[in-house]
Amino acid sequence: MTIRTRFAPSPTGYLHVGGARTALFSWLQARANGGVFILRIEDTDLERSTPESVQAILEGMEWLGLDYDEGPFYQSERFERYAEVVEKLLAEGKAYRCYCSKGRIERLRERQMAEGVKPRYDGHCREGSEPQPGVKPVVRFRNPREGGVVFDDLVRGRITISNDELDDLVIARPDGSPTYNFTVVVDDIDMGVTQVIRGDDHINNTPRQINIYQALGATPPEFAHVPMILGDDGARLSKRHGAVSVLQYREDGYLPQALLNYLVRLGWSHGDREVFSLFEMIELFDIRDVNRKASAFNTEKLDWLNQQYLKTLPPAEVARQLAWHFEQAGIDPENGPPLTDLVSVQADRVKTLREMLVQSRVFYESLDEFDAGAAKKHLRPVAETPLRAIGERLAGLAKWEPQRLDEAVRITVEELELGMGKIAQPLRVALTGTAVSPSIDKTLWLVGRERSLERIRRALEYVLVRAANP
RNA sequence: GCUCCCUUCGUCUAGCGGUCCAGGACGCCGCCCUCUCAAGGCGGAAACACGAGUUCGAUUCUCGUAGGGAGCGCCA
Repeated sequence: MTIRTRFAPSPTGYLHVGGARTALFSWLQARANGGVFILRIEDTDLERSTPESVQAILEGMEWLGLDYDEGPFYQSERFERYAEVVEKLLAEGKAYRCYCSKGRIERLRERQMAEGVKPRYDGHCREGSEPQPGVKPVVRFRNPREGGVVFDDLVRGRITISNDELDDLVIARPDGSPTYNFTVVVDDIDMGVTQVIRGDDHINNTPRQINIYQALGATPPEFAHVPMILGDDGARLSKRHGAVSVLQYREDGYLPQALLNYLVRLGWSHGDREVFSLFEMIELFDIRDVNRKASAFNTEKLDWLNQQYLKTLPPAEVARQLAWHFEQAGIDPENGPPLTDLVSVQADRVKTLREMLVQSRVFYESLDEFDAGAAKKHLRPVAETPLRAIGERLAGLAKWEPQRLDEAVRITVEELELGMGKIAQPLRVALTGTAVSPSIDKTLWLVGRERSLERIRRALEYVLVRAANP
């Protein structure tokens, strides 16, 4: 039988990393088995669902490369279908109308809490009740009173719960709109879902859903409840943890490959391996190998992985993603070295594309002033001779390429009988305005011939002015 | 309160009764390399929550305890 999995977010916010990992696991499980991956938007809550959230989810999925074979389906477009199934259950006596007021339910709940028992509907209308004038009824599912539900969770193992822990849940509101536990079941049946992979906050919903499957004469799918993701501090993920939206990670300069790799290793592993290409994940992933424990998100490890990908992905691929950041920042890549050259130099010096951008502006924009500390330390009168010498030598170079540039610097060092630092540092400040940059030959290369010569001239002027005004 | 679930280094994890005075990765510390910052190389500190069983033998199996999480909606 073909494996069919789905990701079913509710559009009440952005796609956060927890949801993204659940989506990834579902996607992998489908891809690993030649199955089908479905996207379904659970927007039955008209109040809280927004088109912006739908958009954010679709965009997040796209950025990560989690493509779906069917959908997106919208529950808001399936109300007729749900109403039809509600009628069927009503006709078969598997559901009933309940005229209890919200007030009565609340009082019942308070009393039960006070008595120390689990609050649940007492079945007041279960055996038939008079329609109350002016009260529009809800529809409740007639949950079995006897026995229990047992299911073998693909990650948790066997889970057992007694039916008397469950009550008759509402499946349709007074206005006829359906509720979550009911719509998921109808949809998963209609869409032929064979494996439900979702967050473990749904474990407790599963038994009641299984009862609905049975009432509907359907065989329940397999379930896999994956643990949640915690923030860096071990607390539940929330806004205060900074980046939680997947798209925020794009903003911050992470590669989708790195985020995916990081996410797959949260709760899943394959021996001692840390780095997995998408292809390898598909080869090796099995939902059954996922851990049961919630895991904390660790940005430092993500940073490390991101750099691994910056270093090993083809520079053209990294450059393509870097271009997006240039565009966001309003910097024209045409004003400096080709992005692939930039990437080849900067990849092992930064953790993120954003950092790469920040540290590379000087190759694309004008240099307005020197960092005060760096200038004070390196653009002193003693720097005049080396700057003048290297400037002259560079001006005479036939080819502006790293090896020639490196030679030029070394020869100058030898001729002046100075340490490398005595010439590289002033030159670095001259070229970039700061004391930190790639190796001096690569820095010269990226800054380019005209810009380099011009900046050396300006640094010399600065040194002379400073010498004259100590 | 009730029900369900979870528990190996700071973090992510390996381990599926002896191979474990517990392995890898991130981070941290030290050394090396070095024109700055990185990257890289080498080395180091760092964990089986606790208590009973079962067993010749438990990190691995069972049961408790403690701690943590989730659910108990006319939210999803």
